[in-house]
Amino acid sequence: MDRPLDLFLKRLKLRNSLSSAECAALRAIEPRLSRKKARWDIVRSGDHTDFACLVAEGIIGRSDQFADGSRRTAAFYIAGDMCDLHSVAVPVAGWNITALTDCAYYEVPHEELRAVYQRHPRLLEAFWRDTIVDASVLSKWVTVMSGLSAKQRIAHLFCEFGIRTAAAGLGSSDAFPFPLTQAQLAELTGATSVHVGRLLAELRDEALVRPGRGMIEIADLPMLRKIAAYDPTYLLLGHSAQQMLL
Amino acid sequence: MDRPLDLFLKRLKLRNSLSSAECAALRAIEPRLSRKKARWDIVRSGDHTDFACLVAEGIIGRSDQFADGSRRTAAFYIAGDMCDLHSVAVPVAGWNITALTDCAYYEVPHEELRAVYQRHPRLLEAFWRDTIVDASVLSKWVTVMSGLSAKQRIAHLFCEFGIRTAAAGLGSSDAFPFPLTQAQLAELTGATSVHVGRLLAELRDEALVRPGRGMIEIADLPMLRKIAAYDPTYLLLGHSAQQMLL
DNA sequence: CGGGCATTTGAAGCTGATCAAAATCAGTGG
DNA sequence: CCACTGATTTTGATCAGCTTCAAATGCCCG
Repeated sequence: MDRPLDLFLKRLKLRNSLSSAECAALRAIEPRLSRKKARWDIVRSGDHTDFACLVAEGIIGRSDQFADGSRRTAAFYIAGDMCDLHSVAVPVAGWNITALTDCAYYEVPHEELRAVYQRHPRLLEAFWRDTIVDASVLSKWVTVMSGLSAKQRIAHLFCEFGIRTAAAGLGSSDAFPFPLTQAQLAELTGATSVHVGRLLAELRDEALVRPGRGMIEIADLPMLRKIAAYDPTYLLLGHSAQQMLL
Repeated sequence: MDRPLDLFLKRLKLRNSLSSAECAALRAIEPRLSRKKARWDIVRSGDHTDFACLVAEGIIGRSDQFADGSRRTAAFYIAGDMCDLHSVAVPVAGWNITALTDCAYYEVPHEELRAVYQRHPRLLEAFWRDTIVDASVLSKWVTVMSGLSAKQRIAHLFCEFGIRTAAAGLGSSDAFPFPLTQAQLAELTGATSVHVGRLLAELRDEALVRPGRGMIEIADLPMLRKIAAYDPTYLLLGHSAQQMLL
């Protein structure tokens, strides 16, 4: 039977081998489901929370607001991602958790997660490892932002989005739902929405990408990877998982 | 008496309260000290390591190399930082660990760290929390790279460098050793060395910063923070620590 | 003193930002 | 089913920030 934490469990299993007792402990958690409209701030920088957000549907972002009011999104999270797992260990947010699209998420109480890993220490290691993956992705994006052109950054995002969607079992790495607007894509890639629009048109004209109706189809994935200088090592997927998804 | 892991312990104590048994267990570790010249790659992307690097002297960076050979540095680490702590949980590196200056570091065996946290589970939480701080800093830098001008990025780096140096007890937030060349500053801030040179000159002419002889003095810290839109929340320092350092 | 880095300066050219407006689309209610 | 509304995408023109290439100057160390 389907349980709320199944998708998260699936994500953990990509990088951890878990015993059936450990799985059962996680699956036993029964968190509250919450829904929010696009643009809603689920957690604001400075907030003190007592639950972590497990994305169930839609896309959630980790965003930062500067003094001048402009928003930049540092990371995105799709179904199965616990976008907030670190809040268990550091309950004061240093950023905003924002619904990028209409979305549904579970509010998983810190208390329950702590109880689970106190009984099963290997789950604490698994949580740590999950944070490490998050950090690795962020690290990659620092260098992507600082070293690649806007076109390459967009291409890089598409490559990553595809693989992560595929890993979550929600699409394949060359055709996946993509419900973000150009303005949000701009926030994620550090460009203006106008410029993103132009570059998307270029990618379309070059027959690399076929966007449409909340979907992206990658027409020429090898070429797209090449122009993005894409190397998926940073996702820290096991060798076997990587084989399947590329 | 001074022990190799004392500086790291000091860092952990900024955000964790540790029992004397926990401290003693960490202090008992006797790692090998290693020295490297500037530009040396200590760990290369793809390497499988069995130790973590604790910086003792100098500056170590986490860097990424693109297909075209250009290097970008995603993060820097100073004395007391375990730049590699995550390698305990994920021993395959997804990036390079590079000596930015001549440096000394301890090679702390994963085995010993694991033994320590298996006996003292709260240390595992402390390690997790350390990774979370790392991720938080990386997250901030994604938005800094994507949203701020080159001048603001340099200012941001100086602000962070000062606070972190002060927190490690190696200087104050407005005057600290800064042994990086303009080319390395460029790699860290996502600009060319030429442009960094010009912007440094601007900052000097505006009497915001006084650089010299491997040192930085911040002449007008409030103003520098203002132009960088600097908000130190992301360093996840406790309220008390923050008071002392700002 | 001389050689290798690092910094400074100059000029030209691109990338991407900004501002403004038109065209397209999605959803709503009449 | 159409007309209306607000959001999103597309197009155009101008301009600033930054890169690139090149060369000159300054600095440290052997």
